[in-house]
Amino acid sequence: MGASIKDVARRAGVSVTSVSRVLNGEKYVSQELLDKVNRAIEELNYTPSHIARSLKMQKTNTIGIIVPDLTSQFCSTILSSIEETASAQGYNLLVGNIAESMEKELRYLRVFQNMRVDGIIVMHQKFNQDILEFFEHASMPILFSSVKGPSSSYLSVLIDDYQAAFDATEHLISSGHEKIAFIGGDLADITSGFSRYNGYAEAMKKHGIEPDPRFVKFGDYKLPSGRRLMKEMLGEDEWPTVVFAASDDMAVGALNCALDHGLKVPEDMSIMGFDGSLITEVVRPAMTSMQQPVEELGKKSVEYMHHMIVNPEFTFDSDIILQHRLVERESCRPRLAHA
Amino acid sequence: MGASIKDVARRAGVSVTSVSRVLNGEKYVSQELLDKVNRAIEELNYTPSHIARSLKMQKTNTIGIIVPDLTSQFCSTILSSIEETASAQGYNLLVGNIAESMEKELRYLRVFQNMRVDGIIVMHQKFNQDILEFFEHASMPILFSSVKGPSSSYLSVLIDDYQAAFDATEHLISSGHEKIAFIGGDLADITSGFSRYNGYAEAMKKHGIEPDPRFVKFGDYKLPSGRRLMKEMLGEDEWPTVVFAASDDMAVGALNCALDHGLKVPEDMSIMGFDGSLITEVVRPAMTSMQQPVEELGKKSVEYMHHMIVNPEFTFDSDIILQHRLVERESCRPRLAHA
DNA sequence: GTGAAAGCGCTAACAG
DNA sequence: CTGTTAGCGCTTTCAC
Repeated sequence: MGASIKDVARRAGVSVTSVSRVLNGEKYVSQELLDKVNRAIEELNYTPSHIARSLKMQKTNTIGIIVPDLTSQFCSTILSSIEETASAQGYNLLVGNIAESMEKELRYLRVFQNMRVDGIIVMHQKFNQDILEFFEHASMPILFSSVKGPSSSYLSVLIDDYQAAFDATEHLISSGHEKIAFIGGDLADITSGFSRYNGYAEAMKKHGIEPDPRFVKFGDYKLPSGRRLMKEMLGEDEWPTVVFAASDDMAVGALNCALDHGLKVPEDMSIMGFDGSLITEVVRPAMTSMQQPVEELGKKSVEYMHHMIVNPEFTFDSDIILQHRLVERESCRPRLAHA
Repeated sequence: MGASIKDVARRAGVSVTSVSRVLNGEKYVSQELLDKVNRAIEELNYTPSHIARSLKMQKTNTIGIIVPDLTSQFCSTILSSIEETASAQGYNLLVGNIAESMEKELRYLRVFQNMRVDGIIVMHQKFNQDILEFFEHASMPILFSSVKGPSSSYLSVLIDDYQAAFDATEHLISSGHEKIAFIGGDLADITSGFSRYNGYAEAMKKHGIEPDPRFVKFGDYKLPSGRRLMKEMLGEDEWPTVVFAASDDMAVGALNCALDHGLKVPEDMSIMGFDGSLITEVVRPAMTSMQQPVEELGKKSVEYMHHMIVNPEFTFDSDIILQHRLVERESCRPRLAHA
């Protein structure tokens, strides 16, 4: 349909080589040739085919990205940040939203492979055998962003989730709380499920506090599960003084539930979230949260990915750990020692 | 680097044609040949090159999509819905987040053109001359989703924004409000700026109510602008009884501001949003909003896009208008006639 | 400075 | 049923 480099060459009365040369801004071309070619390009409304070029160069300038759930604010924010640096580095983004389905994840991985993307960024953390095998055999670099990869042979860019949850819990303890509830994710998720729970549990242990099993529950990171789990807790005859959730969405769900039950937050109960997504600033009371450096997460992910693409020999001996930061807002309040 | 179809052919001791045939699941292949080829594929860990195939077929099975702002919940939800149907139809998504920059939009459009995507879905509504020219000369179908395209030669899938805003305003009026404030978007945006404002204005006019200029303001659809504009209003010596915002984010910003000023919503003032994104269910009080059928918007957009791709002759004589729906929650309350 | 020609990995006549 | 071959649109030696 559209004009090809051949058409341009013919029209300009030069060889395709020359056209290619001006297309790629090479030096040794005469002004005259340059003008002729540019005129022909203009007249034919020609645009070079990235496809043909990719085939020849064995390079697509495209990064595939596996997103667990586009509707999650945390994911879309990080995606936005990834897009920003990727675009600045000249990469295009092929996105696969897998809606928590490993089948779909595998399908997208295969598509990315077929598409010969230059690299794959994975934001998902639950793998099955097929997926692991794919990673194993993949012919392009794979990097895990905001989650831990399945082994140390893959580079991960993320925070120390264990430490972050530990710090958060310890903060709560040091401000006088003891009855600290925990709403976690799936323990099969190393990063946001297991590590965060573990951080909570170890901090409790360190301070000699036995977590009350009635107040340790697990959801799916999404808002409704926070609401549901909070409701269960409020059904008990005793309540925690603070609820620490492993995602902001669950924390907000818990908050909504508490509010709808007529509780005052933080007067009657404190709530703390995890991730630091936008929603924490939007709800009232604004949500205290253990914040991930989303911008940096996206930026570093793409930078390292680029590095791995350009330099296939690149080896690393540790993950890239970014700093977490507790952002205190209104949903948490110290518990008075004598209360 | 990886094996090519030639390698497979050699290994299996057959011709490349035969390999191509089993790859594409054609009928007339003997069981024996099929087995040989499959074994070779397995052994070489071969995956077909989508690139080469695209070049040959002049079809990429890829749709490019221009997103105004990934961090907006409305956008990412619609993107998610688009992804879902696209993936079901066998299309992959190349996403360009343009962060409200027309320059970046143009860059992405050109990239999409070079990449020879099969079609482009645009969710942005502000165009300059270069962009319009691009649309004009583009060699692939272009469809506008949730916004109105620049002319009737492009297909748009969207709600009737004018009517929706009109209905919303009339609903407010019929429940006793007269001092109805309006927080709009940029009037240069036909769809969500101008049309919604116009719907508001016409409904007021129809009922003989003169909008108070102090209570008609324009922001950028984002939360902070709603907050800021609400603050300005609260600085006046008289207040509206209800604020109607042209986006949920601005409505929530207004809500936050009102709450932070000690107002009770909806007792002291009602607030209504537009879009019906998730956030409306999350804030307290939950936000009444004029809802767009997001799922359907995404689904229909891809379906029509597919149709246009498959059938280049496809013509249409009108846009695809989907139904809006007012979802009443707690942030709005009728105004008593005698108050 | 410029051009001819080979080839990236695949599909599709066409021939057998 | 199976194989030969000519491109798809580009880059890149290697000559001139």
